[in-house]
Amino acid sequence: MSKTVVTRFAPSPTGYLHIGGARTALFNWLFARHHGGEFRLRIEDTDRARSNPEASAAILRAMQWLGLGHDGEVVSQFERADRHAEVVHQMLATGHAYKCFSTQDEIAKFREDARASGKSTLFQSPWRDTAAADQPDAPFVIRLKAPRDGQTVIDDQVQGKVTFQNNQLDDMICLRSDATPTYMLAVVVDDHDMNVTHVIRGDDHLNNAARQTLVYQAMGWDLPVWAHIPLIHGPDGKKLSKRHGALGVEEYQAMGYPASAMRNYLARLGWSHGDDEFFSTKQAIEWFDLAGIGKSPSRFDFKKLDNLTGQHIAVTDDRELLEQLCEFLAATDRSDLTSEQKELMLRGMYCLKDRAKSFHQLIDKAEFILTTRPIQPDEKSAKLLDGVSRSILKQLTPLLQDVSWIRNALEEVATKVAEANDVKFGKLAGPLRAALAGRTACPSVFDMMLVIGRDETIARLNDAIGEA
RNA sequence: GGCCCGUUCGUCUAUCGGUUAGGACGCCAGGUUUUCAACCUGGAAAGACGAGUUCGAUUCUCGUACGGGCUACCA
Repeated sequence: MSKTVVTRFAPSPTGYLHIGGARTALFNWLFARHHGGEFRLRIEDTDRARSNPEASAAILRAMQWLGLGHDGEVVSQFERADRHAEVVHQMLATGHAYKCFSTQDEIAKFREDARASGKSTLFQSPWRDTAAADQPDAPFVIRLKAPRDGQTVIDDQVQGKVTFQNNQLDDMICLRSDATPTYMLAVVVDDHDMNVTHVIRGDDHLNNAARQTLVYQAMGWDLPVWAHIPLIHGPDGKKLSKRHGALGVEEYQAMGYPASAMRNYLARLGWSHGDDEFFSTKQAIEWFDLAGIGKSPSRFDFKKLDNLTGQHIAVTDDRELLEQLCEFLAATDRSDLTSEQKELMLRGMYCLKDRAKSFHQLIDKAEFILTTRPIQPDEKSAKLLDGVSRSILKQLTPLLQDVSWIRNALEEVATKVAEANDVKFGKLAGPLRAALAGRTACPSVFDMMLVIGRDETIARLNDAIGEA
């Protein structure tokens, strides 16, 4: 009988959730869901100076938008400080840790000298083997008493077996001189206590995994399965950092990308399932595995996200899409649609959704629905409404009164009018578009007529004809 | 500096010793067209470099170059 799979996402609340963190969260979520396990969320807020509650809230909001629901309570690492200290004292008692009285200044000076003379900057505390009786009455930190020889092997699901010589690993600090636990120690205790079975995180933690392994061993705890995924780089190949083009997840939401497309794109960034590019979240859950994760870092590409977004919008159910659109409007502080507008949007969704690569574009295409008479044509459209075309529209308008309001019939009438004036239909479509939408980017003229209905169509045409 | 990781078309990637190195986005050309799109057809485009192992290397090993990460009483 195998244990239930438990994964976790453990962001530090020092800023918004950026795209790399979002992908890490997604992978953990996907893996847990695939195995019917649990996906836990832990806020790593042990650094009080840099943590702030707004950041936690923003991360939670971003996760919710992405649809990455977590199981159980959100764990605050800071609140578990007592348990962390308890573990450290246990290690102290069993001889796996010791008190170190070296001051930060001493250590800094040591490193400075070591670097200057080209020697290893690895600090080896002189207090490692000092008997309790010989210890001074001074501030101290508690360090892990790590083995000095032998090696530590990380059996990583993505990176393979990675070997570290133990003499390259320092005696990491577990408890600071103010008696607060360090992150390095806290992760291990928390992951163990939360029964985390699989640690999927950025490969910037690969080195840490070795040192953390030493803590697991000191405590006699089972090791989790490691999977260190490569980082996402910026368009220029450099590390994606907050001051370097890394956008918060909420900004992608504001740019009008639907969460389903984000999940698809992010999953595809660094993970693959054969040649599959466009897939649903359900399929991603079905397919996700650690073996499909690549070893090299990848770059973020908006063009591909746009393309995927277009496909997701096109296949989303009309009602669901309208709901997402309204959420988008709310998230970007725009006024909600009226119920009449929603009604019309629903009616017109079929001709709007297969040509939009963001919610912004969707709204743009829907301008003919959202606007009200009299239509103010933009410059390009206004030019199309010259005397000649107005006279053609004048002939068309009365005919619309009695024609049956279906596409074929409308096309027939329009074609007839065009022929009577000895012009191609294209010549008529421009002015018609100008009268109905006031702009060039919009759906087919017949689709627009069908969506807004006979009365509104005729009214808009009369407006256009009447204008001087 | 030390330790660790990586390197297939511009980008995301497939390939798990034998392929004309495949797909997707983007790009270019043509077609369709009722604007913007969408759509259809075609095209250009890649194994960083050098050795070794092998009948045969993109694939395995080593070296070099380049890129990245870690090297805190940060996470």
